[in-house]
Amino acid sequence: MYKQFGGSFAEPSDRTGLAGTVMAQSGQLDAFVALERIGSRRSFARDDEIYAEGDASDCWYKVIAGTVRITKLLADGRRHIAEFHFSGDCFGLEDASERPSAAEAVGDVVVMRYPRGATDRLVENDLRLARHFCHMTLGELAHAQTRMLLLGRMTAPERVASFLLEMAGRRDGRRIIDLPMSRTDIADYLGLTIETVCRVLSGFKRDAVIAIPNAHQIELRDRQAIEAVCEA
Amino acid sequence: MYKQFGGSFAEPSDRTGLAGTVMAQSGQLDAFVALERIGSRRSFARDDEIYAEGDASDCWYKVIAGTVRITKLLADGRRHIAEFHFSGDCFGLEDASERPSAAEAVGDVVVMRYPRGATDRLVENDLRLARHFCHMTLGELAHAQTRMLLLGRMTAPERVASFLLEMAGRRDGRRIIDLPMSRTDIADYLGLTIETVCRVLSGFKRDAVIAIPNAHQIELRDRQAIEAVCEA
DNA sequence: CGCCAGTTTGACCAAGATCAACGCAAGTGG
DNA sequence: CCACTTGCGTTGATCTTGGTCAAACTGGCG
Repeated sequence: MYKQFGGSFAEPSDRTGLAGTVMAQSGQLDAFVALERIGSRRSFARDDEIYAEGDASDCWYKVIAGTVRITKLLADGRRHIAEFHFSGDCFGLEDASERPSAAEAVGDVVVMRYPRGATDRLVENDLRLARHFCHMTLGELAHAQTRMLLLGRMTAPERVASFLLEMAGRRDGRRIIDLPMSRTDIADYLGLTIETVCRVLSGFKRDAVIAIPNAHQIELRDRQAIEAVCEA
Repeated sequence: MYKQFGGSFAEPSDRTGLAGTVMAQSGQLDAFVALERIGSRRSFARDDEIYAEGDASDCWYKVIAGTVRITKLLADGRRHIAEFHFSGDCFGLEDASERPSAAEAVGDVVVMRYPRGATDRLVENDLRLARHFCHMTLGELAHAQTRMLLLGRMTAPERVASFLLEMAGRRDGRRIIDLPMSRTDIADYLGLTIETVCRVLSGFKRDAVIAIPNAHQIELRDRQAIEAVCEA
C-alpha cells in the first residue's frame, strides 16, 4: 500500500537507475541496500511501548510482523489512535526532536529499527531515497486528511463501515478480515466508544451484511451494502 | 511556522552550502532561486475555486496574501475543511495524480503557482530542496495528527479554544485575532455546526474570556483560561 | 471448573445537531 | 436618503445520536 516498502528496499523493480549514478559518483553502496544494513531487528510483546510520547525521535521503524498503533493521549486519559501500521509499513518518521505520539505493539510485533543519523547521511547522498521518504509521508498525509473527514463529519455506522473497508484493503483482499486490535482500539481509532462500535457491528450482523465468526475476524458478506453505508 | 518558506526561497540563512555543491556539479542555478523563477502569480476572488477535487495535480502553490481553505465533501454535501493556509504557507503538494480535495479562496487571495514537472526537475538536482519539501510535509502530517485527536476526542469548547490558540499562534501573536473565515468555515474545520461554534464563542464572551469586537475579530482577554479549557 | 479479560447488550442520559426565529450591518435601488 | 433586501451571525426550543453506567455473556487458561 501507500506507505509500504514492498518486501525489501533493494527490490529490483524499485530501481530507476538513478541510484546507480549516485553510487558511481559517491563511491557508496546502493542506498537502499545500505539502509537495510543500518537497521536492527527488535521484538515487542503485546501492549509494549515501542516509544513513548516525548521520547527523543532518534530513529524510525519498519514493521516486519504484527501490528503497531500510534496513540495520542489527552491529560484526562482520553485516547486517540492516529494510525495502525501493518507488516511493511514504516512509522516513527518525523523531524521533531520529541515524539509527538507513542507507538505500541497491538500484539506481538517484530520491527526493524533505523537510526536517524545514519539514515540522514544516506539520504544526503541518494536522491531516490529522499524522494521515497517524501512519497511515503505524502501518502500518510493524504490518508490523515481522509481520516479527518471521517472523524469530523461521518456517523458511527459510516465510520465503522469505512474502517472495515480500509482493513479489507490494507491487510488482505479476502472476504474474511483479521482484526488484530481490540474493540477499544477500533473505538479510539474511529473517535467512538467501544459500546458504539459493538452496537454498529451487531447491527451489521443483524442485517446480514457481515458475519462475526469470532471477535477478531469479520466476514464481509455484502461488500456493496457496506460501501453503500459509506457513501450514504 | 512549520510549513512556511520564510520570506523567500533564496534567504541566505537557508543556505547550507550543499546547494552550492550541487550547482557546481550540475552547472545549474541555486535551486531555490530557480524555483522562484518557475512560479507564476495568480489572483482569486472570495470563494473562487483554486482547484477542484479530481483535478489533475499538476502544480503546487504558495500563499502570498489572503487565506486558502482545503475542503473535502461527502456525497450528500457534508463538508470538512482539512486545513487553512495563510501567507507564506504552501499547499497542493501531493503526488497523487488527482486532487484528493479542493482549494478555495476564503477572501481575496494571491498565490504563486509552481508547475510540478519543472519542480520535480529542480528537486532531482538539489537535495536541499527535496529535504525542504519533506520537512514541510512532515510538519503538515504532525499537524494533521493533532487535528485528528481534536476531531476524534475533544468537546466543542475544547475544539473552539484550541482553534483560537492555533489562530493566535499562526496568524499573529497579538491579543486580537483576525479570523478571515466565516463561522461556517470554522465549524467545518472543527467538525461542529455553525450554531455550536456561535454558542461556545458566546459562552466564552459571557465568561469574559474573550471579547468579540466584530464577527471577524476576537480578543483574547484571558489566555490562561482558554489554555485551561484545552487541557481540561 | 471457575476466573478473568474482553465483548456484547440494555436502560438511560447529555452533548451537540436540527429546526426555526430573530438581529444586524452592508449594500441597493427607488 | 431611506426602505428593502441579503447574507451572516446569534439565540432559543426541541430532538437524536452516541455516550455513560451497569449487567450479562464468552472463550481461554490456570
